[in-house]
Amino acid sequence: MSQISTKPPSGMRDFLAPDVARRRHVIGVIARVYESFGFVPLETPTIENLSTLLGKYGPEGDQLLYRLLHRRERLARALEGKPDGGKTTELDLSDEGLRYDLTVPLARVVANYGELPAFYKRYQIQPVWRADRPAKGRFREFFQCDVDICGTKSLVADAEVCGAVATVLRELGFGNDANGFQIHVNHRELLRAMVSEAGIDLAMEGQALIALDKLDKIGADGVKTELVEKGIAAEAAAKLLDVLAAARAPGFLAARAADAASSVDVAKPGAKAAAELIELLAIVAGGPAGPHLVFDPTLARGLSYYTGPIFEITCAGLAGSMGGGGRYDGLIGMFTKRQIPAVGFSLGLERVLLVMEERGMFPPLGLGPQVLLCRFPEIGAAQAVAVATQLRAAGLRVELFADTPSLGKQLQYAATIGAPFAAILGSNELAAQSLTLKKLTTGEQKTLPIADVAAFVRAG
RNA sequence: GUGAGUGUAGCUCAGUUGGUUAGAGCGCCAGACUGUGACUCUGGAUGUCGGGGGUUCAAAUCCCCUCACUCACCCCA
Repeated sequence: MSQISTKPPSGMRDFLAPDVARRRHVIGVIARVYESFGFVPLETPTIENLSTLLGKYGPEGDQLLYRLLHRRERLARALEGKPDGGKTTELDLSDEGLRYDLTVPLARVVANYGELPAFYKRYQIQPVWRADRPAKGRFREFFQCDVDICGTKSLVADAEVCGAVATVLRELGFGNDANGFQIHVNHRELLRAMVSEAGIDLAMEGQALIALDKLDKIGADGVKTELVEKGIAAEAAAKLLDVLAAARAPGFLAARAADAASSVDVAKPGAKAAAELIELLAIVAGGPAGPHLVFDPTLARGLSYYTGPIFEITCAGLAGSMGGGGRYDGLIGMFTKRQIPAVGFSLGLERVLLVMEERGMFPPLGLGPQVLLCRFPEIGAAQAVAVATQLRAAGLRVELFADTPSLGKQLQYAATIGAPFAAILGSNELAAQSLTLKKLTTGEQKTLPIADVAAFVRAG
């Protein structure tokens, strides 16, 4: 098309009024629930330095970062090439990028403000950007709704972030048991132990975990094939699947944890992790996340900064996850000498909205004017403005029709925009300081004093 | 990144083996009805048929390229 495209860029969206109403509704619940858990809000810039962002997410993550090109002289200099004749690289052209998630900016903030509380609990609801290919429920600009607790290794913190997101989903109507949604939980160290037990090189850990994650989708044979394709010996692949099968058996965590208790040496790697998961499950049992938490030894997460328990929310009918999180005790330490442990959970706003949309979970959301004020040509604009002002002062949402075409057109417009009432202002009404209120859905109408209009409209 | 599909009016979509001036429904505009919308009736406006190139007497239709979007995979929230 030679005309300028009027669509937003790929993977990005405009939000018209009904979209905004639904998004605000969900964000409102999330913020309220997060605050009820004692989290305080944080907002950070859209743009971060690349030095902050790079190397935190793993190689795939770095690839998906949006980078901002240098401007003007600096760009020109970079394009000219280096004095020593070396090749110009990405890093010469840019040193800033759009934030990729909210966790890394949080880590930067915690490192930057020493005066924050020792146990800093913040929530953050802001857009993030990833240069991904869009798909159903996946966008290049999307909102994350994060809660994180910094400054403690206590599993109570892990349990609290799970409790917060579980409460959000329960309040939104996703259900109060595991049929509504599940929080899968696993442990990075446990995964690592299983991989190493199978005799797989730790360098291949990431690849192995990605394959493992698909066990439910492609089956044991499928995973094995994929592992071998990735260069892992067939024996090791088979061993890994055996280890995993054992991990799915009831009592696995308890057996593992017992090793930790009975042995001075680390007889079985992962024993401590198993003990932690048992403890976490026990703590969570007392809270809102209790019915939803399930141990899932196949759960792996792509982000490289996780160190302990990891989480992911799934629900029936959704391909990806509604949210995820985990413990990252080393991330903040990448920004400061202080090692500050932390754990967090992130809800994907669009994923939540997608499921709510498909299931028709939205309550009626008030939107647009309650009253369209119509007037006849003989009524001056200033008089109409005065009446509209009175109605607004009484608390109504009022739109004043700007022109004075036939009353029929004005009423038609009121119906088109979905206003429940039209208020008609003519010379009779003006003389009596009254308005004729017409209910658009039924056609009933009644003339009443301006002072009584607000109560009449509210009564429906 | 891989595979498949779809691009025709504001929206949802027809459009035959290539063949006059590209259609329908909804919506929009005007009127019947200038202090009353919805129902009805009458009339009206729409468009670079995604873009570019090619084949042909003739292309929305066939071929090539390109762009955009959708779905699945990959990965993720």
